[in-house]
Amino acid sequence: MSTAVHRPDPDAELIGVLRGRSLRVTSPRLVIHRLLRDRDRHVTADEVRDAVAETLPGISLPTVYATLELFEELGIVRRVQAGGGAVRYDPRIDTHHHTVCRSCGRVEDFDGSDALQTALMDAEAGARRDGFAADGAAVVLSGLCADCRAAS
Amino acid sequence: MSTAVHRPDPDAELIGVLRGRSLRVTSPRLVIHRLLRDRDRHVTADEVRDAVAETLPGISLPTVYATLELFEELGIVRRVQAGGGAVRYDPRIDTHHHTVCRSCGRVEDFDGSDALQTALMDAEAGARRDGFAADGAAVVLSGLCADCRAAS
DNA sequence: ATGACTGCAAACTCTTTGCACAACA
DNA sequence: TGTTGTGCAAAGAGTTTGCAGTCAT
Repeated sequence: MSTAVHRPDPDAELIGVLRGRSLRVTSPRLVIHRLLRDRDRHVTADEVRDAVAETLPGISLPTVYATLELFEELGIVRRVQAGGGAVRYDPRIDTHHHTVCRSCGRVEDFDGSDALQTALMDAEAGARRDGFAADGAAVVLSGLCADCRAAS
Repeated sequence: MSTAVHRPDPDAELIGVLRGRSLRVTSPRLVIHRLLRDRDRHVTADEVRDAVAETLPGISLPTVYATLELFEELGIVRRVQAGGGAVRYDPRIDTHHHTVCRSCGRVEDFDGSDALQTALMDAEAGARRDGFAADGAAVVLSGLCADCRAAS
């Protein structure tokens, strides 16, 4: 039971990636990384700031943005542009899509069917044939969430 | 040859719709409507303002936004949220999607396959089953446009 | 010690709001 | 004439930038 690595320390994981790129291991990076793992839900920069401020009271929004941008480059989060409000950062890396409520702005995950996935890959291939080097497809369903529909 | 309506006057069309809702026929509405017909391409509010300013020098951005919002309600344009920049207003009402260049922000149309359309409708139906009243599906392919790829 | 990273403040872009005047019906 | 729509100015949300100081290496 000594070299148990069944559930690797997420910090250690991040530290490895940062070291591998000669980037510095700093408190904001560690704390934000933990937050993303704990929430496992797309969050806005503001939400990250508020949540992280409990641990690092001095955290600044520019640092949050810089860190999330870095994490995006590292493949730790994905930017999600859904609806008109703030950009979301999604710790779910696997292929999935989003619903956005036209009324309250709420954004939820939604897993596409295999057929959708195939059709999107075909669409990317088609775009490439036209000279556009597609590297990602995002689907956003808009409408009314259950709560807003009940309230109206 | 008197009652020729083969190519109905777009102004007359808009005027009819406005009258039908007891809305007023004003210069900004007519001129912006014409612009959208002429361009037949998704435009930003800023682009509309610049283009319309040639005809109506005093046009204001709030009026442009108000008019585009009205046109959206009337089903004349569709809001397109693609990439990080400004919202686009698309005079193409029929179902189609968009590519957005990660480098220059350029947005282009792209027609999905029937398979994609079917898969999206299935996705909407699935979301409805989960309580989300989906009424639209938008696909955005991100990547590098031909120009930006050539330049890199 | 050195340079990357942070925090602060300020700027910037896009969009909306409040209010008085103009103009459509 | 009575509103509806417009223009102006200003505010607002979200994000980025510049710079001085701090801290990981």
